[in-house]
Amino acid sequence: MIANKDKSLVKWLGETSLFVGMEEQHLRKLSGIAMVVSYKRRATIFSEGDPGNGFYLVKEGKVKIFMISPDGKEQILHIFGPGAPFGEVPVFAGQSFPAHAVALENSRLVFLPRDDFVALVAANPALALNLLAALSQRLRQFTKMIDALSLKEVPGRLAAHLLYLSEKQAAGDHLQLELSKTQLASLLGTIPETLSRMLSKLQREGLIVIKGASISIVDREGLVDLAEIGKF
Amino acid sequence: MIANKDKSLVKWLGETSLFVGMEEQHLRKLSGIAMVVSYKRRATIFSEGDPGNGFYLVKEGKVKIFMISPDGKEQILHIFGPGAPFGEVPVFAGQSFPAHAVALENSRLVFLPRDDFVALVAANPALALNLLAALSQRLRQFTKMIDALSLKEVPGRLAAHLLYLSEKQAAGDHLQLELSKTQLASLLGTIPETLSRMLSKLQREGLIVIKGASISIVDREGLVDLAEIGKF
DNA sequence: GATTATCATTGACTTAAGTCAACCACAGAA
DNA sequence: TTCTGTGGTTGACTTAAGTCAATGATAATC
Repeated sequence: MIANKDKSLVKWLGETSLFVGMEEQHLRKLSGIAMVVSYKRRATIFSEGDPGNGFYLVKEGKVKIFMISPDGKEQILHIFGPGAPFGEVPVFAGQSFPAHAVALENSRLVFLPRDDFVALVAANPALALNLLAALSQRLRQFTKMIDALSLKEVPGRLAAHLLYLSEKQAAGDHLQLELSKTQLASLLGTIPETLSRMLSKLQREGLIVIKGASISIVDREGLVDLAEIGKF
Repeated sequence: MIANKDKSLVKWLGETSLFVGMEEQHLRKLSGIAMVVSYKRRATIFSEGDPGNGFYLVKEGKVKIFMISPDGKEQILHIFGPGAPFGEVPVFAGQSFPAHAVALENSRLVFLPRDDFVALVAANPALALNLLAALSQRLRQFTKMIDALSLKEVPGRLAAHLLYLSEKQAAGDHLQLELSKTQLASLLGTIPETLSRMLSKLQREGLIVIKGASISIVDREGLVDLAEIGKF
């Protein structure tokens, strides 16, 4: 870990959704307690049960947050890219990290140590409200995930994910899967074999056309129905 | 809705985990914006998609937060009793409620309107930190729920729930299911038939003894194993 | 006290999705 | 180049858990 107090970090932090609109003076203080750390692809950032002495922001790269069962099946909770904060739960709720974090690509992260950060939050209502908004947003996302896992079948979850990617990428009816299919299966709460079969099925049913990691939506309405109803 | 500014409400709010330790002056302000509202058993408090103009605290009674699929299957997210806050997500993240809330018993709730409350949070760092802790705790709980739904089978989830009740009720190896079995099935992400079969199975395997809603733990170690491994 | 509902249990059956295994395509290393 | 590892696909099979239906047991209402 290398402390980094240069001006560019202050600027970058101020553009982050968590810290947007904060006063220069507070941003400099924040920058003063921040450490920039690097992780190679596949490196573990923290594991479930580790004590949480601070949290992270993705500066460059991509990070996955996941749980794993005793027999090795993985469930991805989040994929975080530049600007996203993660690992905040133990900062505010105490106790240890509830899940694992590894770098999916070579990544640079900003680490914010707990105690200094909490003091900053206490002194800065706008920051507190931004954090409350971020955690609430996360809760909303988890609610959707529980809904999907419990009440929708794999094709429904897949359809919802394709629509989500389509909206995010805003490239009409064309979209790119942003993860390997193995990782996507883990994000959707299934296994690669099942994902492969369901992608084929959506294509066979005339909803999409698949070219590797590129997908074209052919019948958007059909996908929306599938995502809402949750099954064929 | 009836505004209620009496002293007892101030006192009650001050004993709530969210507002514990707040200055009298702020508690009185809080009390000033609070409304006490009553809901009969089975009454809807809000529905998914409703705009969230504030949030609630359970004063008396019991509330369930749940989602429902188009064909009527229900997934319970939380059961909240006295002192617990709920419905905060739209207050901080904007948008509408992500799930439904109904009263499980005749209940009295404290409603806190959004705008006044946000102003109070902004002026009160200790309150902000309490809220951050509450939301983080909620995230931790959702993480466990996703883990259970995705990586554990029904017997494992049931075992974990029985151990949770046993710890909460602190009555040795004896515990009471606090919900009807239909509701418990919905909380565990399954259906009553399956829950019934799995309870029988745990009894047949010598892990528990069932007498209606009373359960005695016979083989605690076996239950712990089952809860951790997630399946037989 | 009789009559509806609601809840719980059990059996027979179906089905979504997981397991296991084989195979292919491709990329990076030796 | 050839090897080795990783990721993806497909087929045959198994299985956990859901569906449907019948029956009992309470509990709530008239």
